[in-house]
Amino acid sequence: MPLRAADQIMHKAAWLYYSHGLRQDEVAQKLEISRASVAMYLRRARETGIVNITTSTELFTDDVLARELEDATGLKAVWIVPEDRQAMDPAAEMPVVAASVFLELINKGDRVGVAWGRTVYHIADVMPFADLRGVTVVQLCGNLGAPYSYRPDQCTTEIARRLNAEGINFYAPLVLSSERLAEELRGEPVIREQLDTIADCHLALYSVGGIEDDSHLVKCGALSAAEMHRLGEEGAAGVIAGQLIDHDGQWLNCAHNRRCISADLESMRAIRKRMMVVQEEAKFEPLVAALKGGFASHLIVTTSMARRVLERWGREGLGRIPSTD
Amino acid sequence: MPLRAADQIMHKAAWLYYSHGLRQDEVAQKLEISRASVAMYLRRARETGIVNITTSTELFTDDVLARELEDATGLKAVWIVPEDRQAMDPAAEMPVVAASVFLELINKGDRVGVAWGRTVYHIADVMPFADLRGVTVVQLCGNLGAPYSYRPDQCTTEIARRLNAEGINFYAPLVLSSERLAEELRGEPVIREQLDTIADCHLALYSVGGIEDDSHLVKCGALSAAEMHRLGEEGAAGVIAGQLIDHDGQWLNCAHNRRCISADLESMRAIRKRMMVVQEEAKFEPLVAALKGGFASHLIVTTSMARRVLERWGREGLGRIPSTD
DNA sequence: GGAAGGGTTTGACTTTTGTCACAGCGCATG
DNA sequence: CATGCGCTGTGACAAAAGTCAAACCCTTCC
Repeated sequence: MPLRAADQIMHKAAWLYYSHGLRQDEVAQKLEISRASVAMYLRRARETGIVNITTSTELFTDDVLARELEDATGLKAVWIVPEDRQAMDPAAEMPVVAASVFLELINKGDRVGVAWGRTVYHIADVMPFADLRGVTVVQLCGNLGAPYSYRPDQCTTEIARRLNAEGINFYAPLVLSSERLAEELRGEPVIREQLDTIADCHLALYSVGGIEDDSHLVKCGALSAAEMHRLGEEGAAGVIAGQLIDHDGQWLNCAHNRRCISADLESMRAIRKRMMVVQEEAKFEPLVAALKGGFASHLIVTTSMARRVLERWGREGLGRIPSTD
Repeated sequence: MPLRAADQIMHKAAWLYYSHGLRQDEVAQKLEISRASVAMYLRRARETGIVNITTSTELFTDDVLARELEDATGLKAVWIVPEDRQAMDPAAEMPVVAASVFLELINKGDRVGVAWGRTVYHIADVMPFADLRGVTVVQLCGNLGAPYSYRPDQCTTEIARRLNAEGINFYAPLVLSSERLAEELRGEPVIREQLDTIADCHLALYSVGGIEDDSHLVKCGALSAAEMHRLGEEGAAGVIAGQLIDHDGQWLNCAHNRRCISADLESMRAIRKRMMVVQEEAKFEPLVAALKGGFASHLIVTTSMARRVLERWGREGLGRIPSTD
């Protein structure tokens, strides 16, 4: 579809300003509009992704700790978000770093999977605008109404919107009340199809969930605190795309998992770039489980978390994690 | 290699300013330096490619003429540089468009070939700075000392420098005085090797040369005006990477070509994205020859040139050009 | 040891940009 | 055909960014 007249002017203004380096008043003169309008168009061009400003994330990979962690675990790349007071607050910094890394890892025409959770939503929230037509953003797990606004489909949609990419949502609930129904629904062509395309993703963005009483699954009502507690005793260590994994990162054969409609964990592992972002210190054990399970190839963590993982790897003599490459 | 202290500060400043949207004085305060220093670091960050600002080239593809030309010729994409007085001077605009398109077409890890000529040099001259480590820029043709400063190796080097990419130069002259010597030199392992990698390029950037008396090859002294004139009578229609092609875009079996050390034309055609940029109106016939020869998959031309090509294609009932895809 | 030379850093000043309240204009709607 | 609504455009002012000469390091070299 051809450009609308106003979009045409916006493109021209952006082009003259950013590519030719004219001043706003020169642009205004050339386009015969006021300088204020030029400023307005330029803002809009930035917010539409017509103009793209990206910053290298090298600052966060440039760290001996990152190198050590990569060497010890076999992760492809590690970004370390520092916690000293010279830096930004890590809670605010982590999503920004993650969003930048995400953009760095996307290639033209890629299919990317986006999972769910507070972390992912925060990343969506600071995702820069870009013009990535040709990219497809797919939702990795079923939907779950949340009391606050972090529904899986919202994460996908928001990211797709900002990237100007196509968003493909998953129109099924995350958990059903019976295994039979879940099984049947999984077999439905429209759902089946989407589940099947997940392994074709070039990049996945997710976090790992904890299994405490205040974990996301509990808060959203998918599981009661008591159930979660019991699952912990049965060996659950963390949550990946709504499903419980054990301490070795394997799918846990439990009622909840069997009733769950979400990316099958084998498909997730098959994705070449698995970008895992972990914010809270409390997610240490879940993270270790996820790493053992091979759910990450690219990792973004705080300094202290990186230290703890490195220490654990050394202490337990854990080797390099399985890689799909 | 870890970052130098000053680079670290530059990265931090760029990060806070561009990724977090702090003001320069806030950045200055955070980093405990003066605002003037922040401004200085930011400029440097832009000039180093740590910060990347790109503008969509959609403005130039959004044109019915571009669509028609793509459909008629089978070119993958066409960018049209307008000539109305509302726009910039096409002579200044074309290289800027070309540079942007070039950046748009490069992917991480690509090997890109760069040919030679005034046009290419102008493109290098306005190429934005970027941080494309992992990209390799290779020179597509042998060297030729020019009275002015457009030597093939300089084009390659300058582009590589701006992109922070690796530049691979070609240490051989473009034309030798005897066929025997050219043949022997082509057989030298170091040259052979470079010639062999050309077909592995993912992207090539070039223009097509004319065969008039004031053509580049003549001006640089590779051929005399008289020789060029004679070659024209023998069927030469244009110049690709220093070599003459006939009206169908085929390699011309002439003494000059046999004495030439440059990318073999089959290799050039094997490159998936062949980006051709043509500025001068006088290059119409050479362009048609180059198109027939399949030397372009992506084309950047002025409005009037696009019209002429389209008209010719229609008049002669020429089909879609051969494509390597 | 001291001078020269490279790069940083800064304060003070100028230029450029962002913003906002309000004016205009087209278009659908009652 | 008036009314109102959403969008685009503007002038004037405030805020932010760019610039430059001069000061200030270090390091090197005589």
